[in-house]
Amino acid sequence: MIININNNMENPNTVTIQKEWERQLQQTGSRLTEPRRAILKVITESDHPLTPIQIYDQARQSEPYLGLVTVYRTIEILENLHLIDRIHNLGQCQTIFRGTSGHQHLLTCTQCGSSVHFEGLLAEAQFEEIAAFNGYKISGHWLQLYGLCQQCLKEEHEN
Amino acid sequence: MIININNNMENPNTVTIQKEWERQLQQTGSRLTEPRRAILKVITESDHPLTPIQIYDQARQSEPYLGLVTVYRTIEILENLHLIDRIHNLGQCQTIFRGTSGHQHLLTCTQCGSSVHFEGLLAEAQFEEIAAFNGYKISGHWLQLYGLCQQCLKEEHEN
DNA sequence: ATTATTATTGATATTGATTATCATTATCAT
DNA sequence: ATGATAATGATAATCAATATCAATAATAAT
Ligand SMILES: [Mn+2]
Ligand SMILES: [Mn+2]
Ligand SMILES: [Zn+2]
Ligand SMILES: [Zn+2]
Repeated sequence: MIININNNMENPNTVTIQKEWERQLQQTGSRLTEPRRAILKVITESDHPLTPIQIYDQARQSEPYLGLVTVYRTIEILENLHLIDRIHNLGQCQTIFRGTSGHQHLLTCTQCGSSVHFEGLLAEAQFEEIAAFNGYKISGHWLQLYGLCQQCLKEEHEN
Repeated sequence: MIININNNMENPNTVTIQKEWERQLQQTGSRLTEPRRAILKVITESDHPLTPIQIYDQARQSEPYLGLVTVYRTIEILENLHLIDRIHNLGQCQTIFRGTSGHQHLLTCTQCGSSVHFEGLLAEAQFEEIAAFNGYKISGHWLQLYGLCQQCLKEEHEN
């Protein structure tokens, strides 16, 4: 089953989400400030991923003296609380690996970085279905698996 | 079926891969230079994803006067030829989106950026299997779907 | 309510990666 | 060999992200 969990800007309980985030901030020892409220508002009300600069520009409309540094600091806190995700954009990030012919994905060791390509994923068909269910026409996907390679598993076992 | 397509450093046809890349460079109008050969050698022989700086440092061992700019330019060419992939590292890239509770993935519109979370992917179980087949113990994965949202599909149709 | 403690803020400076510029050099078709 | 020009690398510029620190604001204690 495929479930759509999205809450978008028109959703009336957006305000509840912000209040919930504020509660979590306080409960974990962070102080509740106007700059932070402005940042939370922007993030909780957006239905797109935003760059720190975009968050900064939007939040300054209600909090003109906001500093960009505060945006970075707030993002870090929200990430530690698992309230936000960091999204990868196509064409960003700069780690280069030789490709293979055809359509493949990568399995990478988080310890030593060694990587292998694989293909033959059965899920590809389901991607279409998920997109269609949400009204999207799919054009591509991004998949990477992370883990420990045989070598690193062995070394970990020895210690 | 899951097929491992990896060619690593010990693989004797690594040299063939570099020759093949050189052939493609020439065939598409690029000149074959010593700095480029040194860069190709590093990338084709590596079994990890490398940053531009890492490629630069390794390639300077055989090509001491190599400039970092040339590394960036060569990467761009190789990317256009689809000979390399740009790999995302965990914790890099800075586009922020509110998360949801639980384990979900994101479907994003490449036109307007609007995004929805989904869960219930059937493939998750297969990830373990793929990793095990390659001798890896999986610890996580990264999946994003890209496409056009309903709104952008409609607008595209109108033009 | 007042005060004390200290987390938070934002101005400023710094770092570090990526891109732009341009005179010099090397490749390759002729 | 020669010439046209693609490619190179030194240098400078840009831009995001991080570090520093005195001033400020939020919270707990009184
Ligand atoms: Mn795929
Ligand atoms: Mn998943
Ligand atoms: Zn490893
Ligand atoms: Zn759209």
